[in-house]
Amino acid sequence: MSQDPRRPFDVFDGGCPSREVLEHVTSRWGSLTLAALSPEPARFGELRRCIDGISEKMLSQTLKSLEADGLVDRRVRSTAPLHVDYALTPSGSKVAEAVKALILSLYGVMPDVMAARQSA
Amino acid sequence: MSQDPRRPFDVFDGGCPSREVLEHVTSRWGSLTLAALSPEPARFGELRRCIDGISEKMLSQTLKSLEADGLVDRRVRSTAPLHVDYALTPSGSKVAEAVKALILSLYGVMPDVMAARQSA
DNA sequence: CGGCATCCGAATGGATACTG
DNA sequence: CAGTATCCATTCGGATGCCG
Repeated sequence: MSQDPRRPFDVFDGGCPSREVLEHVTSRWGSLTLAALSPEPARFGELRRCIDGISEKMLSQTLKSLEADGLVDRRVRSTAPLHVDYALTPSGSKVAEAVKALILSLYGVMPDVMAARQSA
Repeated sequence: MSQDPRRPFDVFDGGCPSREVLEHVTSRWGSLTLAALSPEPARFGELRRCIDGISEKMLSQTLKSLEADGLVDRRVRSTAPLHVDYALTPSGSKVAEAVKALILSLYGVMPDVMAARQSA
C-alpha cells in the first residue's frame, strides 16, 4: 500500500503531476479513447462511432487533454473535405498498451463480477 | 481499433456490462483504491490517509461499488472499537495488478508528458 | 473507529444548433 | 468532415452533524 517516498512520482500524492495524468487517462472516456487509437490512428468520426455513447463534445475534450499530455498526436491534412487523424505518440502507445491489458483483465474476471452482482 | 463481434464482452459497446465495470475501476478514486489495497488489505482510515484528497464519502462510495462488483471484500471484526478491513478478492487482485501496471507505465512516460506540457 | 444522512455549490457531460 | 458554442440536467464531491 505504501510508496517509496524517494520515487520521483507518486499518484497517491494529490499534488503529484502523475495524479493529473492518471485522471486524464482514467477519465470516463480517456481509457476508451486510448484503446480505440491502438493499434492504428483514427479519424474523429471513426472514433465517435467506435466509442459507443461518447458525445462530440466529450470526444473533443478528451482528445485535447490527451494531446496536451503528449499522449496523442493530431494530424491535419488540409484537403476538402477536411481530413484530421489522431495517432498515439510513443508515450501514448505505452500507456495504451497498459490500458488494453487492464481491459483484457476485466474481460477475464467479468464472469465472476456478474456472479457477484447477482448475489448482491 | 475494432473488436471481434464474437467476443463475449466489449467495452466499446455502451450496453455491455464490462463498460460499467471499467467505469467503476477507472472512476476518479477507483483505480487508486484498488492500487492502495494491493498487495495487502487495509482499514478504512488507512486508505483515507493513503489516498491523498479522497473524502470519507467518496471512499465509502468507491468501496461499495467495488464490493458490489466482487472486486473488494469487506471484513468486519466486531471488536470495540470497531475494526473493518478491506481486501482484494481474487478477481480484484487480477484487476489491481493491471491497474498498478498502468500506473507504472505512467511513471515511465511522465518525463515526456511534462516536456509536452511545457511546450503546450 | 467506521461509517451514514443531509445539504449545497461546483463540475461533468449530453443535446442541439451552428461554423469553416 | 471536424469541430465550436450554448444551454441545461445530472452527478460529483466536500462540509457538517450524528450514530453504533
